[in-house]
Amino acid sequence: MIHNQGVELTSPAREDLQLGDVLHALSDPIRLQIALALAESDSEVACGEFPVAVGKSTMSHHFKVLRDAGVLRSRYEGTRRFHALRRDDLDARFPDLLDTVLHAARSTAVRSSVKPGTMGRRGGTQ
Amino acid sequence: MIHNQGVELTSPAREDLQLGDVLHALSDPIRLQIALALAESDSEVACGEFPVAVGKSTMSHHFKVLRDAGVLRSRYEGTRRFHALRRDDLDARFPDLLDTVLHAARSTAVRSSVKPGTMGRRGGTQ
DNA sequence: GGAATAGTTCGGTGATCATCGAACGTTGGC
DNA sequence: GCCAACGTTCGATGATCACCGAACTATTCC
Repeated sequence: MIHNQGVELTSPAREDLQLGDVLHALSDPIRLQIALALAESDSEVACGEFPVAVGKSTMSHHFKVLRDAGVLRSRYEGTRRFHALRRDDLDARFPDLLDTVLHAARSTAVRSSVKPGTMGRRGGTQ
Repeated sequence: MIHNQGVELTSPAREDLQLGDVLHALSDPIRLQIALALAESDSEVACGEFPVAVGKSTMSHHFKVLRDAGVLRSRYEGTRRFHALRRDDLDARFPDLLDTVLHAARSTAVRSSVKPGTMGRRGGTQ
């Protein structure tokens, strides 16, 4: 009966955000789409609300990578987990970076045809 | 006695540049420094002119990654190889991305203490 | 209390990555 | 022609990565 309610998962402090980590986190098509969705919704989104063709554990992994890089912040609410972009911190440390990347992602078709089971890394089918 | 003189190495066409590939290419500290040095010099730079603590073959690999991602263009000149940022193409396809990333790289200390022999991936020692 | 729900953690797999040293290919100078 | 200089390619190594399914944890609902 431990209460995690409202607990914020640990993320690097604003001044510890590493450019390389952020770029790496956003270089994966699935994670880029997550960041995109988070930016679109302009509010918190739960894990399961991403219609992505990968397993739960893989999604959990991607959220962890994004959280560890400082791209997003996660929060428990009941049995669900809500995620939100760390806009403020990212903008403070890397001005315009997030907007620029998201804009580039929006304007260029992100062909990510990720086939489950047979890897879906950078490049993929095309 | 094949003449490579002036031959441009193949790189993806402007419209084929992939955001994920570019972000991945720039997420490595060494490659980020290369891009930075290229931007600083504002002209072409030869391979051997980067005071980086990795072997020749590793440098060759990093240049290949950057070239394959479309970040830079390489050219033979005698026994040397000159590299230049593909500013025009990058700016056309991903407006402001390069400048934003480079600015972020400049303003945040890039602790990359790459120890030769014992890998120097993202994160590294600190 | 018990079942259903939402995610995490764990163990494992195959692919990719950064790195090295050695061998190789081009080019320029002697 | 020969050799030094510059960089690529090759083969190998150990780390990291994306992915899965199964087991586990916490919470809500009945």
